[in-house]
Amino acid sequence: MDSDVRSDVPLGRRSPLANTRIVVADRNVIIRVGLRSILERNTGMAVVAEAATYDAVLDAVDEHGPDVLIIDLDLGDDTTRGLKLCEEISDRYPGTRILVLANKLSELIVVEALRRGVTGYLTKDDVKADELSKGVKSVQAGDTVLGRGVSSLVAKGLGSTRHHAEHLTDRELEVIRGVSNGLSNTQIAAQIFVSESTVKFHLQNASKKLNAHRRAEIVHRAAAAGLL
Amino acid sequence: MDSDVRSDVPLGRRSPLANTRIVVADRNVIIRVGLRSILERNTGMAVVAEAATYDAVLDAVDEHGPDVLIIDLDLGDDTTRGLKLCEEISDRYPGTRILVLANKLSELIVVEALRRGVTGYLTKDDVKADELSKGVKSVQAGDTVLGRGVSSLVAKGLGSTRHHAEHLTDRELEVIRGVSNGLSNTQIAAQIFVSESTVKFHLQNASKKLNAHRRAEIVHRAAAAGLL
DNA sequence: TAACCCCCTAGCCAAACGGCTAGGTAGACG
DNA sequence: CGTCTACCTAGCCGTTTGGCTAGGGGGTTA
Repeated sequence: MDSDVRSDVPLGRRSPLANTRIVVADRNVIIRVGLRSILERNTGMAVVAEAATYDAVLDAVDEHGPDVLIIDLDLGDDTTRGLKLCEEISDRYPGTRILVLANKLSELIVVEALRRGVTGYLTKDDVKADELSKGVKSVQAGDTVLGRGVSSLVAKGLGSTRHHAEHLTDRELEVIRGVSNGLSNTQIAAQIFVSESTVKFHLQNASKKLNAHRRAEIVHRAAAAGLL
Repeated sequence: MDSDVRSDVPLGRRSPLANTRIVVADRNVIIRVGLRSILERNTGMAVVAEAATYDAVLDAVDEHGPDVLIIDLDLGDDTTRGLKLCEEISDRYPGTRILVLANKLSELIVVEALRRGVTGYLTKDDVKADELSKGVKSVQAGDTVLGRGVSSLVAKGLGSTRHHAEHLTDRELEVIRGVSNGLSNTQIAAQIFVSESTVKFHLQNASKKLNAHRRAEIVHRAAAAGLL
């Protein structure tokens, strides 16, 4: 991890002239540099700051008040934190549009993100260089941008589950982590100091939320959603 | 997917003068651009071609005979293919050193890769910009470069399992995929036209190889290794 | 206050799993 | 030729699941 990263960005480079001022948040240097490189081919766009941690994102947005924040929600061990961050930013800085750039497509995350004020969701592997720039512009204009496959997924996600999407509770996640480590219900129960019944209860709930019927499937879906 | 990508690389740019001629292979444009940008800060290094598919890698190496190939083994649905590719390249082009740049750390993959002539293994998220350039130089010099955490893992992997590391067979993977989709043994058996006993047999073997004791754990480990 | 949600617990029963032993075939490699 | 590996099948038995119904307590919000 490269601590906080903002040292990469000389303050003199804040480009108040640019039409589109961007903050890039990703734990990965290569991605950050790549994004900067691609976006700045485009005149009028400037990456005014980079961030590699949740805290750094807040600082950067606070300091630069960018037009667009491009962020990978997964900046630490806890993807949930990325979601909270989006909510906070879209509340406190309504002028900053948020474009999520994810590693993988996860129904859970997409739906949750959109609910928290995110206006775009692209997948790193699926995006072409020009689509990226176009996407940023659209997002800045207030349009919702959804990458290949994302849109259908959202439709499905919002349609299938009435009202609010499935959000796994802390306890449920805790249990699922136990399961993914090959523990039996009894062992998980001992680990988190509850009865076996409770463990089964949480698993049943998680099953319904993830639309799974077996613990192995739960693990698969949770892993695919980046929840482990 | 941006088809084949080599269009990004004007042929005039083949830099026969560079000390280090590099081919970059990654399905992700942003990563490719980022790598190019980081590496070419360094005088003497030139990215002579980019590739986004397994076939394109072969073509590029064949055409440019680079000093170093930087590759993410996961260019398609099948990581195993990346491993085969490494073997082929290190056999046919001994002058080209291979540096693997992986998304995640997987004991299985690391060990297999080293066995197939790879001389470096770094993790995208853990690498700093300068480490990358240094790594490339070391690899070119013939040194083995292992990123944070990789080395200990390799020691463990090579030490713990006598001789050859655990390689899941095709059948085993097939069964595991069924498991990860929440199928019962009976269902998997029906799907691949074998008896339930056989499914159990494959799972038992996979368990031993992955050092897991429950199907949920198998799924977790396989997912973490990028095998799903 | 009622309506929710999250958390916790209990018991039941059929089905599925894990771990084992003990076989068999076909192809590859030396 | 024997040896290896991947693959396939059978049966046994105790344990663990999945799915269900039916409760209670504490917190938040309308």
